Amino acid sequence: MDEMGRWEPNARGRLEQAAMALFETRGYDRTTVEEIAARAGVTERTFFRYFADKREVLFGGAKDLERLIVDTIANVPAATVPFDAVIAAVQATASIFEERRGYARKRRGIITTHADLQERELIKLATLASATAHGLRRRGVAASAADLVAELGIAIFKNALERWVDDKEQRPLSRHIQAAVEELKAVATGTGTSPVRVRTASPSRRRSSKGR
Amino acid sequence: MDEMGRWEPNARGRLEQAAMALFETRGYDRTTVEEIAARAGVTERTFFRYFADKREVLFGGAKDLERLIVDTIANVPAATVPFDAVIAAVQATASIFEERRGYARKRRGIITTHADLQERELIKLATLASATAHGLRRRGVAASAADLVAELGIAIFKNALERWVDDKEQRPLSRHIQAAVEELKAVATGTGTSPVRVRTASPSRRRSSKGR
DNA sequence: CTCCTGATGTCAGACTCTGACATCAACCAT
DNA sequence: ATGGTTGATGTCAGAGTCTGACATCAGGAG
Repeated sequence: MDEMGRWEPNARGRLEQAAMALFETRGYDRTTVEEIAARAGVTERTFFRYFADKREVLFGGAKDLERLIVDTIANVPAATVPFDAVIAAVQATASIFEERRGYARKRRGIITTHADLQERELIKLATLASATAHGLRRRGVAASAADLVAELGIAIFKNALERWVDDKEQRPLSRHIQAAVEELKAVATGTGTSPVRVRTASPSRRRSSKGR
Repeated sequence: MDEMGRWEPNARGRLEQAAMALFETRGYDRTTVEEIAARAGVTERTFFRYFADKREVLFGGAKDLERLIVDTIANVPAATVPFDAVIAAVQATASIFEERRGYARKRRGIITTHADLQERELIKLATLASATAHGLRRRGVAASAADLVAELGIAIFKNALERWVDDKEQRPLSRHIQAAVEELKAVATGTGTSPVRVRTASPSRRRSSKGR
């Protein structure tokens, strides 16, 4: 019909699926690129034409995420405070994840068990932070503040995502983001969280200062 | 004599120095492990006995950093708020860097030009965050809050370190940390930084939608 | 029909990293 | 000292990742 090339279409997608499937069963490091390629019906060389390295096959979605974040920041009302702009961007990504909680969990399971993949995940997040900061600067936010707020956004994002995939009640991601934002505000102003203290201060007497 | 083994002592140190020197001149990816090992007077195999992989040779100091942070958090006054405990830990590391600004810059130059190394740097920082959060929890801070505050600490750390190595006036790192802390507080409460706005409010008219 | 293009395949090879086994000086116990 | 043990290193073979160069071949353009 339309896009019938000489080969099966969507080689990239097939590679991604093959990789996920194999990583799940054999584990990441006991899966060779050759195996992934074979399962997708191509050669190893072709794998490396679509993905810069073995890890990248799990991070195809990052591009979309970045676009969404940048767009959101660019279009937030002009009077918005930087922090809120970043939160808006984080919230904007929520729906992308919301739809695929199962996939997100599966993927996260693979990533958390392999340091290599965690590294890649972290740099993807750093890239998002960088794009966020850049977006803020383009709107007149001072460079140092932009960097810092962007980092904050990522911290919230990570934190909320973590809670969300583990949440047995399956509350929506947006709610977890909101919770993280509030906790951060409380914690940064010092108002919110109780003082650091020894857990039980011993069983018997423990009269005076019990906290704050 | 005293510690005369069969070979030159301090192979690890020699490998680290050889690596730094070669990375500086040839660049990280055009330097092979074999070259590093040869310059240090050992074999490639020995390199991999000291370092898990090629990148690790630049991150030997991370262990000390972690110890220092964990100790600081463990010994902070009981009435300290979590956020301040983390800041104290970050400040505690300042002296380590302060003494070797030159080395820090050199090393940072190498790292920032190679994605591989940035990934490793990020995961080291994440490890520090994790250790920090753990220390906080041992003192009775709720898990979610501990994670978030630790993450904040890392954000501040990164931000301050960045400003410090670039600071032409060479003001002390501790001062940059303090500045980052204050900026973060301001930004998180919304009080501090001016609203996001177009840099100059435009030359002429261009009022409503300026394009999605 | 011919040329060009794009997605693949084929091949060779550099480089990273690991497992298995060999060496040999220093140290220790007898 | 004699001999056994230990620990840091060397040697070797090989799997796996990733790259460059070149070959193929269907489909589209002219």
